[in-house]
Amino acid sequence: MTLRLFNTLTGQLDEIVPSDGKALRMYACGPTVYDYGHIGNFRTFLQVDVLRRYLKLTGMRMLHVMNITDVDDKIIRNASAAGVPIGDYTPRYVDAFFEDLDSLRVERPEQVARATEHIAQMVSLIQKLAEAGAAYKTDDGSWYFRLKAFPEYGKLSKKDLSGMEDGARVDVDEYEKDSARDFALWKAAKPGETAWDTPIGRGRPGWHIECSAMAMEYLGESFDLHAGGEDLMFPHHENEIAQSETVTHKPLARHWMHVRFLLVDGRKMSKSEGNFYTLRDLLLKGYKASAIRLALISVPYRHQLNFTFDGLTEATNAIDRLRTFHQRVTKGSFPAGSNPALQAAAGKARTEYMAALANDLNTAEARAPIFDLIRTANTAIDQGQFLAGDRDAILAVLADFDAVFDVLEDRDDEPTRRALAWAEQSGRMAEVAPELLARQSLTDEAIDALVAERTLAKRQRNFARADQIRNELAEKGIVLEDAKDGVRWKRK
RNA sequence: GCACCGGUGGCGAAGUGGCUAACGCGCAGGUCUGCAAAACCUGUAUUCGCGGGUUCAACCCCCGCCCGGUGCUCCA
Repeated sequence: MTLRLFNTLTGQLDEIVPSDGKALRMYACGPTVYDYGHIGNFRTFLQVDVLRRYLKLTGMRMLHVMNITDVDDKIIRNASAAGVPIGDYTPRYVDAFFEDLDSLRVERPEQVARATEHIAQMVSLIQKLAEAGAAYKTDDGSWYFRLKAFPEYGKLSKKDLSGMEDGARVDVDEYEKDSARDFALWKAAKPGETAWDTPIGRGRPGWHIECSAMAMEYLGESFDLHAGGEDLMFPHHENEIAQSETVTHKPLARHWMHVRFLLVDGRKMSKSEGNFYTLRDLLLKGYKASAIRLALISVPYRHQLNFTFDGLTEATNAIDRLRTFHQRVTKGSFPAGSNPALQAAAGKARTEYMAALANDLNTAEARAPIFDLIRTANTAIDQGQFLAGDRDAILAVLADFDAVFDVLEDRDDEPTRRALAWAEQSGRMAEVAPELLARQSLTDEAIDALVAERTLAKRQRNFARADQIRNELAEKGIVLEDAKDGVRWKRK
């Protein structure tokens, strides 16, 4: 089913199809690596992940490029505060970023592009802009984009800047921009700052130019889809369009997708508000990576998501239900045959699921038929009407669900252990929730041993001892389930 | 100030001009169980911020108001 996705440029739902008939060429703005990523960053990356996973599920191939901004003012500021060159400062955060993406099971783009490795392409683009009369150099050696050279400026964010002329501009000061709204393409080197010697002078790139240069390098002058957080719409994406289209006279991207910001406890997340969380903060509080993933993708990307700890608990419990059912179907043994009612229910669930996602990636709506199917199938199992031939039909629907949501398999231990190791190594153990330490204090083997002891005690009808073991485990966040075919346990 | 988005049950959150207002979580009762857990069943909004209007019919369309959020500057 063809995805209909809201296009910021046209203001309507447009179909997503590869213009070359082969792979969807997509550019998504990546991180600026000056610190650890926060959950707001990851909501955007997760929603882009939902997009690409859904498209792949429909059989589309992807050519997805993501930039890494590894030179900018904040990086220079932080690196200089740390007393190291930026080349020594950023790798740690690049690594951390990819580690966090792994924790959240965000797929890697086909191509990752670092700003510092594409200086030549940026310089070349600035030269072309200069030839076109759209770029000019100021006396300090910086280059600016002349906004007047691009009359369509504002078409993405629907801003009409025509009324915002600078008024009486006194004679052009050679040290200043022609117009207040002109933006930097290239910043002249200041003493001690990282800089490149190039044909247009010694300096470093402005922020916007990297995306134009790298997008065109890997995707061509015009490509299918450009995505990013809503804040990037203006001025970043608007500037990208201006820089690129002034040179190519072609639309940079046909389709623009913007992910809305999240709120935390109903307010904008900010360090000064005290509601600022990195992924690592949450893992150290004991929340599972899968729950964070589900919480951040369950509200459709165009809606404001209010992030709360209650919401994470909700997601944790929802995942529990999904996984319990998945295990039940996978491991259970059922009578031969197949149940037409269940087959039909599976088919209906899959159709509704795919249709919901095709409708502007409505993840909230897409969950509903999956949970409906779970209830139907659970009822059938309880009544002995779930037959062996139904297993594959149900599992196939779950597989499609998981192709996008990716929370069914319990892979939560690794991110948590990684976060703990990081906390230890960076002296943050004080931030670790005691419950988490308790939960991680027992190895799988130790738990299995206790469970075996309890099973024996139960067989001997020594329920006091059996309950004692169960309570001990419960205190450490281990929950037991006595099923017909044995005991299951899980870390809460 | 200008612009945009949203206000649906205890919480989160879909949704449509007319069918019982999805789904998840939570809570209460029941079935099952040594007791639990899991699972299932039943109940949890006669009602969709407030006031008008259009319509045979509005939560969904229009107008006004109130509240919350966001953008207009670096920001995912």
